[in-house]
Formats: sequence, structure tokens, C-alpha cells
Amino acid sequence: MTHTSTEENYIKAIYHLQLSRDSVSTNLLSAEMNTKPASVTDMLKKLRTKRIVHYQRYKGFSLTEAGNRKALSIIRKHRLWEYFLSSKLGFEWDEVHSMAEELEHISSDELITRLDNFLGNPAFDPHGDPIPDHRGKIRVIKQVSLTEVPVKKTATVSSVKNQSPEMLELLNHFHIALGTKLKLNRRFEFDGSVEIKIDKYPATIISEQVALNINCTL
Amino acid sequence: MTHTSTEENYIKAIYHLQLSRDSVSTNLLSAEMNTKPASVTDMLKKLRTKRIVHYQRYKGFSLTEAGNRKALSIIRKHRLWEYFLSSKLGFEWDEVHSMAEELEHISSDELITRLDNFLGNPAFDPHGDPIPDHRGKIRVIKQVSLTEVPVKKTATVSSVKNQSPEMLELLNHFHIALGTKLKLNRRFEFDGSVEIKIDKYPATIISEQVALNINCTL
DNA sequence: AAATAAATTTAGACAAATCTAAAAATATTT
DNA sequence: AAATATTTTTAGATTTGTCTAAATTTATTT
Repeated sequence: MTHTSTEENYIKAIYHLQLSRDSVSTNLLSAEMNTKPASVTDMLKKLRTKRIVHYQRYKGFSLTEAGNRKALSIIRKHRLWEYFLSSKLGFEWDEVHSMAEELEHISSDELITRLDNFLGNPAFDPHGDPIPDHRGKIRVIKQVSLTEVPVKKTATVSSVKNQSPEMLELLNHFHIALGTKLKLNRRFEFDGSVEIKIDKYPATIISEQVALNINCTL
Repeated sequence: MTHTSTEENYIKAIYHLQLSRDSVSTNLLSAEMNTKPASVTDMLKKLRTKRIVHYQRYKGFSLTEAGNRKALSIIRKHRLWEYFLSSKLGFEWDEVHSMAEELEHISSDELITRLDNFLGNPAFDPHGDPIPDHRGKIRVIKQVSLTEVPVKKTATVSSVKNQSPEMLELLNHFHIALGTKLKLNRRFEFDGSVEIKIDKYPATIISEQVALNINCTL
């Protein structure tokens, strides 16, 4: 079964929305896709005939097992291309997303298999998000946001939620990158900000808003 | 000015057809694109409004200066991706074309600039075809078909016209690759076949039909 | 449980790229 | 130069993904 780029974008969007909530609505999906609810309804009917979603009118929808597999294969492509763009072509993480949005629709499976091997079968993309393997298996790691790291504990930065240029700029300023080890010196209860220490750099204070977007492993 | 993938495919096709003849017809282009003449007419009107072709109904058409530049940029992308697929991912030349047909439509110019540098600014793709530089400049080399190499002269294989799997198989069998140096021992006037010698391999005879598809530099 | 509000779906329309069938222009033959 | 053949274009229809506006269903208030 083949899918158009548009279908693939819907499948991916449904997958991502399903991750963070237990039911996805037509309105929510239309907002995510920057289309109107009526367009979503049309696409749901199409994806139902292709057995990608379970869907009954007015009753909601969700990805089928096949839909889930398809979503994971698209995400795999997206993140492998992001890794390529970052590690081989030297792009910053805030630049890779839009290019990967196009590259993820290139159809050849053999291409992805070889790209994966060429890159050394990476498990995480430049934002720290896990890359599904060829079976769709995702390596899950236990992560906590920087706000949840206990005082005096050392943690390793593993991914970031907000991947905007502005966030990248901030993290560069703080000398924080994926894999950076940091110690949480103290937490300020007044505003939720945290003081961190990264080896040779002086300790700095990070606002709660930023800290919430930084994931760590302990 | 942006173009759809379909428009880009038409532009590329017109460019290639214009190379080998001095006027391209609606029928010819429709055959090349696997569409009907009526569809070509529609597209020509569209490309005319975008100032990609000069076109007057019933009077023929040709690429404008802008159309030519656009064609060269698409061909540049195509051939750089082919080079990537071959040199980095290890694909054979008969496998790279269809993937490059998809990859050539990825829009980012910065991506292509970086890919070009990553690959070491190659001048020729895996079939020996020249890769236009970022200005659209093509390095032209003087080539003759194997049938035109003088007897007792040594030549270097520089490109192949027919790039089918069958041709690849034959060339592998003959130990011929791009860059292979060979000596033309003799020409058989009866059928136009030629006897060639490649360093350590025994001399072999190649039919005229095959020899016509092999280009060499002298 | 009515009334109202919100979410969702249907109906009908549009743009892009294609098609078929028919008409128009050009080219070739007699 | 007529007649015929070929090429090209127009006209009208189809598919995909989208839209607006109206209708329907479900959810929330009063």
C-alpha cells in the first residue's frame, strides 16, 4: 500500500498527537495540520478505506496497527535524515526539521536501510528523540525534565522538547548540548528556577520555563 | 518562483530533449513524460506564464534563459544525489536513478551546497555525466564513442549512454568501469565490433551496439 | 429536559494535473 | 491547389486535497 505525502503527514500527526493524549479530535488534528476540520473528515474517510485508522463518524478515530507501523516508519526516515543533515552536513538542529519533512517522503526502503548503516545505526536524532529501528522498535530511556532532577545530583542532557532556534540559542549560551553532564546545585522555590553547574563553566541559573524543556537521564 | 515536482519534471525533460535536437514537439515531449499531448499543451501554458518557456500555440516552444537555469539546477541536484547514493551508500549506477528522481525535488539550496561540499565537489556522476556547478556551469569534456577510438590508441572510459541494468551487467562482465583505461586493438569492419585490451585481462571483443554506448576520452 | 453551544460531517465548489474526444491548424501528398 | 494526414489545441470530465457554508450530532448549560 502506497501513500501520498499528504496522507503520510496526517498519519504522522495523528501518531504524535496520540502520544500525549488518549484521544485525538477532528479539530485538534485540523489545527495540527493547518487545515480545516472538513478536510480532516475527508482524509479520515480515505485513511479508513486504507485501513490506517479506525474511524466511525462522530465517534472519534485512532491509528490501526498498520497505521502505527506506518507512522513509525515515517518517523524513522525523518529522524535518520535529521541525523544525516546534522552529523554529515553540519546543520544545526533548528535547521534540520523542515528539510527532513521533505526527505521523509522519499519512498525507497533500501535507501533508508543503507542510510541507517552509513550513519552507524544511530539511536537518537540531533534533538535527542529516539530513532525507531527497522522493525519500528523505539529505544525508550527514562527521562526527567531538568526541573525534576534532585538537588546535588548529576544528570546528562538527553533531549529537548522545544526545538526552536530561540531555544537553541539559549542552550548554546548556557553551554548545554545533548550529552552534557550537569549538576543541579539548588532549586529556587520562589519561581522554580534552578542553578546548575557544568564542569569548567561558572554556575548559572536557568528559568523554570527553560528547565521544563530540557530532558535528562539520571 | 517555486515549481511543483511535475513542473520540474517537464522542465528537465524539455532540457534533455533540446540537447539532442534543435526543436522539440508537443508529441515528443508527451512521449517523454508518459502523458498525452493535451496535457503537455496545458503545462506549456502554465510554464509560459511562469516565464520558463517561450511558447506560441502551434508554433513550438523552447526554454527561456530562466528555464535553462532552472533545468540545470534540477540536473545538478539529481546528479549530486546520484553521486551520494553511489559513493556513500554503495548503490550501483543502475539503482540510483529512480531515487535521485525523487531527491532532486527537495527544495533547500543550502542542502545542495553542503551536500556538494560533503561529496568533495564532484564533477561527474556515477554514469560519467557532468554535474553542473552552483552557477549552472557544466564541465564539458571531449568524448568519442568507443567505435571512434583509433586502432592501437589507449582511451579512458568516461561515460555510458545506456544506463540500464543490462548494460551495467555487460560492462561488469567486461571489467569496464568509469575511468578504466583500455587499448583498442583492432576494429572488425564486417560488423563494426572492436577488440579491446584492459591491462591484466585477456583481450575481448565488444559488439558495435555496445561500443556505441561507451564514451571515452583520448 | 430544553435550550444553547461546540464539534463534526455533508454538500458543493475550486485548483492542479491528468484524461478522452472533437476541433483547429499545419504539413504532406496527390 | 485540393485532398488527406498529422500535429496541436480546445472543451469538458476526473481525481486529490482543499475550502466555505449549511446541516447534523454530541456536549453543556440553564
